[in-house]
Amino acid sequence: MRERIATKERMIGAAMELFHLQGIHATTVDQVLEKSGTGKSQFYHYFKNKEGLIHSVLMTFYSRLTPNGGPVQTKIQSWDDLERWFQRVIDFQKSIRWTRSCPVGTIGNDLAEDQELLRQDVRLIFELTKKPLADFFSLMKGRGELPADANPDTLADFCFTIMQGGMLVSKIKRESAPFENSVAHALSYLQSLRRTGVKISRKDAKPQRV
Amino acid sequence: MRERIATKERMIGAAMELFHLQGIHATTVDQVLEKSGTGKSQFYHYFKNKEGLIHSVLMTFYSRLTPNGGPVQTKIQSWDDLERWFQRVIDFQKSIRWTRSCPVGTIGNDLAEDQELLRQDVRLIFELTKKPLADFFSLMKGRGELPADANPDTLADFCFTIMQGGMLVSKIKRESAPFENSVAHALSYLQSLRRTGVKISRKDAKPQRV
Amino acid sequence: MRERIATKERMIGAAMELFHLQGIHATTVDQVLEKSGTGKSQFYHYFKNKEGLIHSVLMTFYSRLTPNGGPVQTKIQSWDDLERWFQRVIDFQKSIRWTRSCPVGTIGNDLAEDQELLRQDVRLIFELTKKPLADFFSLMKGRGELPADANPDTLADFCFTIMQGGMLVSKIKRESAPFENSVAHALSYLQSLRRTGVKISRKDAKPQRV
Amino acid sequence: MRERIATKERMIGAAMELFHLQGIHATTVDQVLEKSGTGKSQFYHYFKNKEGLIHSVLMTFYSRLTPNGGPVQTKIQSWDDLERWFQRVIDFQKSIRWTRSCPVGTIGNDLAEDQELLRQDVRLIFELTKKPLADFFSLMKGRGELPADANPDTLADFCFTIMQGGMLVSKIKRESAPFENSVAHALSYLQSLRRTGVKISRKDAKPQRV
DNA sequence: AATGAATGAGGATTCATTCAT
DNA sequence: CATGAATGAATCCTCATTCAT
Repeated sequence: MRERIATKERMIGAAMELFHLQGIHATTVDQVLEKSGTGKSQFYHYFKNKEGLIHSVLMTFYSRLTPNGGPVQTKIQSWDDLERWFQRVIDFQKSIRWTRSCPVGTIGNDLAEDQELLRQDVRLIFELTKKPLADFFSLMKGRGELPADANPDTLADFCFTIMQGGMLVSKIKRESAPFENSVAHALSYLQSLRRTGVKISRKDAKPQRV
Repeated sequence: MRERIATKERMIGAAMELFHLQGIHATTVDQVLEKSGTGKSQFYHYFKNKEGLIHSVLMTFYSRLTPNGGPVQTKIQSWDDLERWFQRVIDFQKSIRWTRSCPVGTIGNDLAEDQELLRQDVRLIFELTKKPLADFFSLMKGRGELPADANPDTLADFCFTIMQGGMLVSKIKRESAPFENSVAHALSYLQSLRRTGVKISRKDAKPQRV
Repeated sequence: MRERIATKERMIGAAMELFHLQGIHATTVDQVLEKSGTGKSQFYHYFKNKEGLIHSVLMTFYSRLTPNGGPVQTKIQSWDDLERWFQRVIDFQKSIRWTRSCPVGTIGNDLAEDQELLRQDVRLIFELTKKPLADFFSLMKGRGELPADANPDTLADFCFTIMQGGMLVSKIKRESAPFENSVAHALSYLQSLRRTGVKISRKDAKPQRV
Repeated sequence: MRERIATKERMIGAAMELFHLQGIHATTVDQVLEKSGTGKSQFYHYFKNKEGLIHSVLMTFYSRLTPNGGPVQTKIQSWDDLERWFQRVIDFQKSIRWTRSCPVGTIGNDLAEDQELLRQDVRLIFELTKKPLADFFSLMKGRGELPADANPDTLADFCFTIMQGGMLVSKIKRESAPFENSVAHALSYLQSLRRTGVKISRKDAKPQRV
């Protein structure tokens, strides 16, 4: 029984890496099977089809981000934590020579128009990833370290966007600089909100939900 | 003669749209032919292979960004221009209901490890896209509207990253908010550099080339 | 299980015939599949690609020539055996109305400059085919039926060359005569080398038009 | 006018080389056009189709062998000439590192069952090639240097077969030895038939490994 | 559950040949 | 005669998925 589970996990793990590296279109079922050392039809025993595998991969990411989910979950509790949140990604990308972007964003970007269920999965993960950021900004706001009119959610969007864009650009450019420069400015901005107490009038910043 | 050229252009145009919408992997040569209304083997008359088509598509983007290249070229000469630069993209994405991300970034993201030539194409286009931004920040610095230690290049990286990340995230989420929020903060930051004259010490911001 | 193996063997058998008849270039994968009654992609389940099939075909020839390999293996132990070695080929070609040449030589002749692995396969088979000839001449030399300075290997080359040339020419001419005439002279020569002093009168060798 | 002819000749010349090197199947019309520097439809102006080109190529070989036809025609008038006839081919193959076999035999070997007209062309050329050999043996027989019952035609077949077989085998093996060994034995045999009583000692014939 | 053979649609590419100018 | 764009059938190969054991 334990081995069976391991089989499925092995396939998911292999797919995770391959999707991350190549995207879902360029990754074939056979590649996943070969990498995981499983036989051809084991696949269709555990997954309805390739989409099912993608779903499982996304669910694995999801569960890791969930409280008690796994080692990746994050809690940002200080400005240093925030910086580390960015730095960790930069360091990871550097370690793999900028060959990959965000594993989840990569999948999301590859989805076709009609794969709404999988897109929903990705959205969920994005939200979960954003949450520690929003929580942090809320916390800071509560503590008075951010102005009363600061919007934690839009600040989280800002950070998350920098992150996704930074990973994408550095993957394509195969260098850290654009990512690091962007993060530096982002942190500089966030710090400026903290230190200087610069008010963002709604007129200037108008970050808002549509 | 003119029609012949049109055939190739028609294929490139069709591919441009399809690549933008579906990515290069999900787009088949047949789809390009059908959309462009060309016969099967005309394709290989004009392009060496699918990669050749991608290259031609990228070169078309490139030439449009080049001075005298076409309608897309941009010159950012005021803070309002900068805001419009962002806004134009937001509006475009809104008009297509966030079904696509950056056409060039989409291609770049899909490239395999060994497609270094195409990646080089994408890099070139990225640089050309960044240039008006860097030029603008240089101009502002020259005018004293930005601090003397402001780095136009890293500021351009910052804007470009927001742009790429914003387009990616809004495509996946199928909504504008994250993109608009991020842009709002980015503009707020840039304005803050201008209005308040807040110095970014090298230590805090440390944007730098690797 | 047995049927599965049969599938691969069926494909190899079909390819063997088609290659022999048409050469490797004129034989398409589809023809092989149709003749063997196999589905389209079974082919790539069993063979890496068309070259893989050619390799398998050659290896099948190889194994048949190998001791315990199959029915084709030959042992030449007398001058009569030698004559039969030639005659068997002549009879075979006659039976198929000179529509084919040597199955292995045909493949070898079609190989492109860069197909060195396959050429190596063919060389191996050529060596294996030559071996019984060289062994025979060695044996005769040992028995004193050939002069002490006779070179068994070059004599084997001589026979093998006649064989290949004869098959080629008779295939092109669609008649036996040139082949038979050449073999008659070859045998005449070899007999003349015999030390028993048994002369082969011109009457015995009788090379003649059919 | 002169240029027009040159155009056709250029195509034939290019095809000749390519057919020799790759065979007719592996040679595409486009390759011929590229090598000859001619435009696409010039081809169909001068030749009915690819078969027409092959025919023209063969006719070119033919005319070269014809009296007054060109530089290749041969006249064998002495035993030394005969040896040179063989040696010239060996030297040629050596010069091209055994990458090709007989240009005409290569074409003939590639012909499909239904290309009887082309096969007839090849047969014609074979006959024309054999003729100097048969003529020579006739001459020798007339001079009394060959026995009265010697058959010049079958002796020519013997030489021609050795030639074709030798070229084929040396092309596949990428070495001269088998060809040279075979020719040495053939010459040894022919000399042994001489009535001058001049025996060729094994030393003279020296079939040997390279 | 496990194995891997079988299916068949589809995808990239080639190539002889025709057609319009 | 010359140019090269257009055609479409064929060819090699891939891949998600199903089936038999």
